[in-house]
Amino acid sequence: MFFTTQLLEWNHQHNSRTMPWKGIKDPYRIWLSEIILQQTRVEQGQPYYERFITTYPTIQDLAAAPDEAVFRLWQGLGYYARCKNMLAAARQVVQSYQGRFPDTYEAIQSLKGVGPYTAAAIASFAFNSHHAVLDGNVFRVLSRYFGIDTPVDSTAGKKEFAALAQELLPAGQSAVYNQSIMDFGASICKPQQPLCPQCPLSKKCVALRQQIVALLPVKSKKLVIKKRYFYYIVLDYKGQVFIRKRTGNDIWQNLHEFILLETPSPITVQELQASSGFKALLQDVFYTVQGISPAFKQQLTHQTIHSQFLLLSAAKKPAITNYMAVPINRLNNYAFPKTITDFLENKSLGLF
DNA sequence: AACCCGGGGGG
DNA sequence: CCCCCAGGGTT
Repeated sequence: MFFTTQLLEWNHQHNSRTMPWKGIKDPYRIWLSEIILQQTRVEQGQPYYERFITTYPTIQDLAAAPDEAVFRLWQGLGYYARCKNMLAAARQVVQSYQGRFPDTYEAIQSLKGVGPYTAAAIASFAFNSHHAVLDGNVFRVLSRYFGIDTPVDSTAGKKEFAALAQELLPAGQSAVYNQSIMDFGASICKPQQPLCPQCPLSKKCVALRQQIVALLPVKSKKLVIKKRYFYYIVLDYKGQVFIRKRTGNDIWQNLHEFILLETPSPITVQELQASSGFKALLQDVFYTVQGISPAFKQQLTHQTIHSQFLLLSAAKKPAITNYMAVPINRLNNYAFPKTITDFLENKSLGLF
């Protein structure tokens, strides 16, 4: 088939994308790289990958690690459910598979945090198993080359593209082919300004012939961005501050935070102190205001979060439930969201 | 099927 | 400001 042969030929001639996990056969390293790279750019994920491999050279090392140490190593990478699931999967492999990474697509996908894409990637890269990968690159390349306008974020689209991708997969070459199509999508058939003039597939590309390259792939869902206002109370008592671990499935699950009050709209510090939530939390606390931080703004994919930190010093030991008192110089043992990390590292505020 | 989850980079 | 990124889990 023209598409497949041209793609493999392009890979043979031009591909020079080098990554530490490329071409290796160790399923642990492949799995780790794939988890880190979910919805994450290669340049952003690579340093994390290297730190994880250095810190946890084997899956046994990772499975035996304390949760908090792993979350701390993951800090800043985002999508923290990945970290939780990664730990669960490592322990799954050690306990249910005697530490030997499963070698079939079905068993691999049964691991926590491993879906269709990641299972196909591991199965093909590590075991040359006949499963086509379907990621953002593949959606883009196939939708353009074959001129398919089915929305890629629909169930019908996923089925259609998955079947096509599998059909194109050459026998016995799944590892190199899967690697090729993703590299090709990342370097030639890019989301913006694709390099059509030098594309080895341009001769038969439907989207190029119809001049709809920039319109593909089609996505149907529209993004709604919420605004949220966080007020963090940094309550200090004799060099210790109160933090807790976020639970549930909301943003920043399993990361830590200071005492938090959230409001639907921005308010002043005076209004905050007068609010019922503030009084309920700090009603029995005798404190003095030590400082007020500037407003921090963080733009996330689906929400904009404005945060402000209010530094309080307690005169007597506060009775705050659900939070733990941690010495300030021990805060670096805990994983925090980017906003709090930025706050803690901003020495110019003179807060600590 | 709809919705949720971070952070960074580029135009 | 927008979009995209080697997606997956929950409801």
